[in-house]
Amino acid sequence: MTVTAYSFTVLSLRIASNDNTQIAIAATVTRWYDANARDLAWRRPGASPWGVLVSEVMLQQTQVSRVEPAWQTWMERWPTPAHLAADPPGEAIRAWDRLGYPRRALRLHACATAIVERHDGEVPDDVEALLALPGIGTYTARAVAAFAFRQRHPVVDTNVRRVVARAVAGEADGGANTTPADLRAVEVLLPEDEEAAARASVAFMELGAVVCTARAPRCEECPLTAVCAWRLAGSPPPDGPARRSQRYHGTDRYVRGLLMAVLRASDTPVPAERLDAVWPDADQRHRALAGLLADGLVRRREETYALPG
DNA sequence: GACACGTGGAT
DNA sequence: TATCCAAGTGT
Repeated sequence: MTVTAYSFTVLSLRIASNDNTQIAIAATVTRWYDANARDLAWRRPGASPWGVLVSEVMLQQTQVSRVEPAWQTWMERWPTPAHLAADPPGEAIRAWDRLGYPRRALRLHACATAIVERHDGEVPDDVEALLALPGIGTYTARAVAAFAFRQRHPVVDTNVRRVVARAVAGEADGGANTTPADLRAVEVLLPEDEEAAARASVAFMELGAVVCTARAPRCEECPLTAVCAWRLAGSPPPDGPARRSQRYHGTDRYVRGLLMAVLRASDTPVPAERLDAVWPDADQRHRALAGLLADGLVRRREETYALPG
């Protein structure tokens, strides 16, 4: 049998996880979380697995402050997957309002439908089944399994990548996407006990969200300040290439947003001319509309357009 | 693996 | 005002 570099890495991580400092990290952050956690509706004891799932989808690339009211409204209207599945997908898109990335709303509706069809209306409690649902990827599947069902899984989002990159690896930032190595690196930090691991997972995320932030970390408030490898190395700046800055104004995404806003606001199909009025560049407008049609976010009927019924 | 995909809070 | 970037997923 060949001993690969990968198995060396895993072995050294296993050894590292037995190190006192490594073990102390989860306990320390969890203790900090117990004293400092924000009171978010989807974290309360009464929150259902469906509520947790909805919150995780809404939180994808979207700030907590914008999600809170949207989640409340959504859960009152569609308290279970069956409630959502019973309404047309266009209603989910309309209710999504300005949360952004409306494909998430369409997929959440498809997700509810799949839960009703494949799981008797109950959110599944295993990562494999969750991963098979529309709009549920590496992060969200594990987040739901951990936070709704109190299981032990590495829950790795941008916050956790950053916290671990800094505290453990001594780097300024985590990668742009979660890799299998990231999952492994976080997994070895988790306590063996399932409930304790689930609590450590929220705690890591919370620390990254409110203290170990991307722009101006509040290291004075950080429970890991004494052991943080990045801090101990003098907080070196990021070394890799700077990520490309994303423009929005005037992009296809922007035009898609303009078109969707018109369609959301209308209870009746919208004539093509009304859409023509939102943006002067006809080429770009057509490209945006074609994309929306291809994505299933918009339906055409003759010369009118509407959200999918 | 890079890229597309919305919208707005924070600085 | 401009720029960063926010609990990612799917292609």
